[in-house]
Amino acid sequence: MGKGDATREIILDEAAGLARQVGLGGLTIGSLATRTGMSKSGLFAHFGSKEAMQLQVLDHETDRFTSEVVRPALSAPRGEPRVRALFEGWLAWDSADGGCPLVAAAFELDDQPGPVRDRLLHNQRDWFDTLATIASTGVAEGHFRPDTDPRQFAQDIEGIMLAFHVASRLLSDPDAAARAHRGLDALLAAAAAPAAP
Amino acid sequence: MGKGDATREIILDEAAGLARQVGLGGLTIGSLATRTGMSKSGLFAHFGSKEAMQLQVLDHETDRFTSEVVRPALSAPRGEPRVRALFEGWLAWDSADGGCPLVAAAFELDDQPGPVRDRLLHNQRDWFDTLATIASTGVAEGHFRPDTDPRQFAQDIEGIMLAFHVASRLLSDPDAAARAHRGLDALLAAAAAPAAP
DNA sequence: GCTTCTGACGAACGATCGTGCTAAAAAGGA
DNA sequence: TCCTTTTTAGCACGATCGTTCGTCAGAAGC
Repeated sequence: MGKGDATREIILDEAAGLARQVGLGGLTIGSLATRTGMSKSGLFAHFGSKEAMQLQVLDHETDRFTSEVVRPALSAPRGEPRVRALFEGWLAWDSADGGCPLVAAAFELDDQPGPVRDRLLHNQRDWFDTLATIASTGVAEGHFRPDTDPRQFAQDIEGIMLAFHVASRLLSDPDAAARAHRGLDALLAAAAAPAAP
Repeated sequence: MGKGDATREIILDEAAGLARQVGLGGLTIGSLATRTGMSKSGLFAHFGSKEAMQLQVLDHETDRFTSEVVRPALSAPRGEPRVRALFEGWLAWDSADGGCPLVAAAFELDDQPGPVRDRLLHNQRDWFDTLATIASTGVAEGHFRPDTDPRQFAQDIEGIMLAFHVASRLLSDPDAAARAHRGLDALLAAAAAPAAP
């Protein structure tokens, strides 16, 4: 990794932190340059355009999300434990400062067509598929009833996560996490295969 | 209502439409002036500052939300029918172009301190209370089990709404609404009071 | 040693940002 | 109708936006 790649990584880290506060659209070359102690033009040269920078920030955060949340969860035992691991990982991830940047981007870009939205859409589809796949793994393991709809499960669990996000981050509700856990328990209980007698 | 108030109403309508696309922070006096066919300074004079304008846009949309979603639902019979009415009303409201602007604002401002966030926080607390109140009304009516936690119910139902928002608006999933309905059914079934024998 | 390439900088560009100030136009009550 | 108040436009301001360009120190290759 050359010097260029190293500083670009630093820039992306800083950019992600800034984007978590002001959104991807609120990212500014000038403020980012000040933050990193670089000149505007020196920083700009790394990307060539603001849009290219936004795309790289998006990819950067998606990679981080994959390695910090998704991959660890996939090393948990298949079925219900894996669902719980993913859920816990996500809660921790969203509780870090600024919250999940991808969630913020999803609500920011839902009505702004363009390459950035396209990229995010692709990532979010992958995420939704991951949720559904983990759910259907639970069925295959015999943890969940055979008629469980994986995509229904995916949308339900995502709802619990999103409600936690707003309850904890905006409303500062100290019970948000407890309720999220209770929501997940209810979801798992409803999907649970009847105990073999 | 004098002429000033009338045009200010027009401006706020237009501003809300724009904010649904680009967010409250993305609102711009210049673009708003172009949209309404006014001069920048003429438009600006109605508000005195950009922040004051954002606050009025927020109030404007909150009022609209109250009269288009909350109030109609409150005229439905108490208990479960009222929950369903509120839910249906919200789904329709969020399916209009741009989606629910308050949801977008909630995710945009969760990390941006200031008067605008404070106002939004206040509104969102009211909304959460409304959800909880309607839930506890269901308990009082005997539709829901006595041990139903109204605030748990509120966070759960909000999760279903938020998951619908992203599934339908970003992912363009045609099954989003159907899953939201199934999610609500499951929630209501879990809370339902056991039928009197 | 000299050359070449890379990474960063400073200055400047036109455009647009939010915000004043002043004057004209419009509205409304007498 | 006249007069006052309200509403709008015009113009200008400093700041900042994204972007381009020429330059230059230092690392790398020969």
